[in-house]
Amino acid sequence: MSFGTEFYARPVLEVARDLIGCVVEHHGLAGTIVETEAYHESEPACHAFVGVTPRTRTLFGEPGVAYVYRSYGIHALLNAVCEPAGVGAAVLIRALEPLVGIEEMRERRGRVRVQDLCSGPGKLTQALGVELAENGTSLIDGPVVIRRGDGGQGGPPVVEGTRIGITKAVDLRWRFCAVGNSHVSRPRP
DNA sequence: CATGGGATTGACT
DNA sequence: GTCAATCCCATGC
Repeated sequence: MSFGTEFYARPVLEVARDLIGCVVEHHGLAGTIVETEAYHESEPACHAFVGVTPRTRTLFGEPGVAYVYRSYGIHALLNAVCEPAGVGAAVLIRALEPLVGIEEMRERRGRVRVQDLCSGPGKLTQALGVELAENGTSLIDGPVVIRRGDGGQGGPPVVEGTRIGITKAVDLRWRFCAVGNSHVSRPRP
């Protein structure tokens, strides 16, 4: 069962931490979230910092929606829109531990180790086949769905660190990783 | 309308 | 360690 909008309509840091251990599904493929980052309109690394534009419209919209955008002209990056509508905030899904459909992921990603299939935000969208056209779609009804993990209450132990690949607000420790998981992207915290 | 900069990755030195 | 690929879109004239 997927989460309701109330799960996403909370402070983005809480959602980012709680998403570790949850499962992303897309077209029958699935993986467990092992790494996330939080972004909020109050800090300049967030796309929403500049206010509402055609690009950031999704970020300011309903929580529980996918924000998918193109990075460096090449990769699609998957985010979960958070906080109440009107607040620009989202959780970037940075890495998954593959669960279902590993062979199909390998067909898209090439002959790499399982640890490298989804160990980065651009890698996991390629492995799952998530595209730009899915920007603005529901994470509750699909095609991309996030649901509770099978690991029981509370999820796995989480370690926090600084966000990766940004040039502004670099000191905020808004990156969350599953402790000791080999599917987390480099550098490991 | 022209320009410049990325929430990255993989190949190469 | 360095570096190019590649394109959307925010910004400024």
